[in-house]
Amino acid sequence: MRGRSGYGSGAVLQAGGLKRLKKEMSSNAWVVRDEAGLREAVRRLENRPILACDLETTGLDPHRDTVLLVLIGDARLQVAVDARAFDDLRLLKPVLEREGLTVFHNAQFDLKFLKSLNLEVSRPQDTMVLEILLAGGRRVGPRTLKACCERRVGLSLDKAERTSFMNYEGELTDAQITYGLADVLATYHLFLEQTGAIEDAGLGRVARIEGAATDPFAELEYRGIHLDRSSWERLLEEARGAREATLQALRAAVRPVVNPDLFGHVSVNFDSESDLRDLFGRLGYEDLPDLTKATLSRLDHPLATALVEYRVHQKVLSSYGDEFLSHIHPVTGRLHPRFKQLGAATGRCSCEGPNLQSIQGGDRFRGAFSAPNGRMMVTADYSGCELRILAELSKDPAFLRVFQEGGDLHSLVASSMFGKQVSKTENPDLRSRAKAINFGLCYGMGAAGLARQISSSVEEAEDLLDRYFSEYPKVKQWLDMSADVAIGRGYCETMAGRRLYLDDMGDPERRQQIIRQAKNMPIQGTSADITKLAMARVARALRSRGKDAFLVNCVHDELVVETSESDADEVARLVRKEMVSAGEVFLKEVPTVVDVQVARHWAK
DNA sequence: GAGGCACGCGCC
DNA sequence: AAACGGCGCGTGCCTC
Repeated sequence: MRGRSGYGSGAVLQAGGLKRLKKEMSSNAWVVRDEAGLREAVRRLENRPILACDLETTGLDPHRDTVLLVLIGDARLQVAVDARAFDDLRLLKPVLEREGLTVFHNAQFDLKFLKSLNLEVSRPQDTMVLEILLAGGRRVGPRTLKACCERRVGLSLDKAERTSFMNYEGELTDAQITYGLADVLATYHLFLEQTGAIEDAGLGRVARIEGAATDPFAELEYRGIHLDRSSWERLLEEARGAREATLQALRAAVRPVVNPDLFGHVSVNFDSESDLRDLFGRLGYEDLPDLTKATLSRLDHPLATALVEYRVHQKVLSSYGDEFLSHIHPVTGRLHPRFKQLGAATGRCSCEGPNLQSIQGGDRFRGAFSAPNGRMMVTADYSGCELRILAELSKDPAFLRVFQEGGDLHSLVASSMFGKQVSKTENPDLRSRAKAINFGLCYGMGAAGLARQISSSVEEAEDLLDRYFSEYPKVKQWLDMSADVAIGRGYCETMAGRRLYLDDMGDPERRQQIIRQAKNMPIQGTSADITKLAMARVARALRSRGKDAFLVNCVHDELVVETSESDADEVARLVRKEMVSAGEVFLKEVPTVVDVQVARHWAK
């Protein structure tokens, strides 16, 4: 084979690194620059059970930057494919689509670039994700490949060469290839170390779920979502007008206590907490606990009223203004936020740049996320997901019955608590109280929190909780047991076995916080287990049926899929079916209900 | 000028 | 008497 190389200089593998790696690399590294070489490499790699893979690219953007090197191998053989020497890399398909695992560090990055080359990976695994799973919320240090290898393999990597790839156009140097191959070997050995630890911690099941969800997350980022810029800008214009009007009201409200400047203007920064505290002080409100909407609403003063309204518009303008629109990609014309697969310690993903998980509800803003011409959006969400999980976990017979009966959950709970007919129209106050408890319980709420939430006295709130728990005693038992067990063993876990290790107890306040986390995490985290499994199943189903459809957003218990118009109804059925099946993997005694909408826009 | 904090608030 | 879980992001304000 051509391109045999002897990279044994040790420039990359520092003292203290594994001599084994150095030896492996010096004798088994191959550079592939032509079709014959690639065919031979593929022949030798396509049956390997575990391969590590790493890409070197000219930058971070798969829609603008290019792949320089595809490096792939295991302890016995490593191949460096000079990507620019090939018109396309379809010859690699048998390797990437083989039965075995293909391991990356930060797989989303590499998978996106592989997508830009029309390559898919059948069974990716991600050592960065596994490292976060193993950490289970503990602060064990950075998750870079270098840091993970130092912690787990006792191997030290020199990352100095990394920046050389940025905007690189010349012939690849030996140093660059050696660097890439060292990363592949490091990833491979890191994965082997992690595998044992994953089994020891009972994390195998959740690791498989995460592995299956990795490509859907990469797809989500790569495809992006379309935003109708002109209708978005209309919303901003409305907000600008409304903010100006409320500013007039604000200035009028403070005029009695503020000296206008030389030009008769009132110069107060209504975004400044200290300015506002000063103003409220002059108006006789000295010791406000905070300046939140809830506190201001109780004041019944023109300044407070106007401030609450001002903030509504200011929030829109600051959240969705120029910075937001600057994220529209110049090449694709779409938003490509980053989805951090394990962004939250509970197992949820998070989203940034911009955050598509905090777009205001309702059609006003979400309606601007439209499908391009000839396409449709399917919006699907799990109905009452966390409460169903609480029912399943607690096995409370009455609570289970509420879900098995179907109908409006909060009304049913309110009816059984208060012994009265309750619906969205009959006794709606009782319904909203039941609703506050339902949600609050998932957060480990106590009587004080409930009292605050529904603006009642603490006694009243205690009474409500007593009623609730006498109706659903095993719910309380489970919540208390969950906290006790978690504190006893130092971690809590989801139904899939995902773990969150709890800090050592500090002061009583901190202890209470940990107890609330221990009650909440199994619920929130199991919801994440379900949604990630659903993402994997939905993506697989869409692909296997050859649908021109893909995920464009994930909002914790909600998936949004863009599809060709002609397939919309079939895709909607498919999305529902796969989401329900994912839910039923965990929810055995409670039905899984998924609401699906088909529209031109992101719905709800 | 960058970085970190507190605050407030959008979502689930 | 009693401060409900998980995020990202904009603003002001402080420090270096």
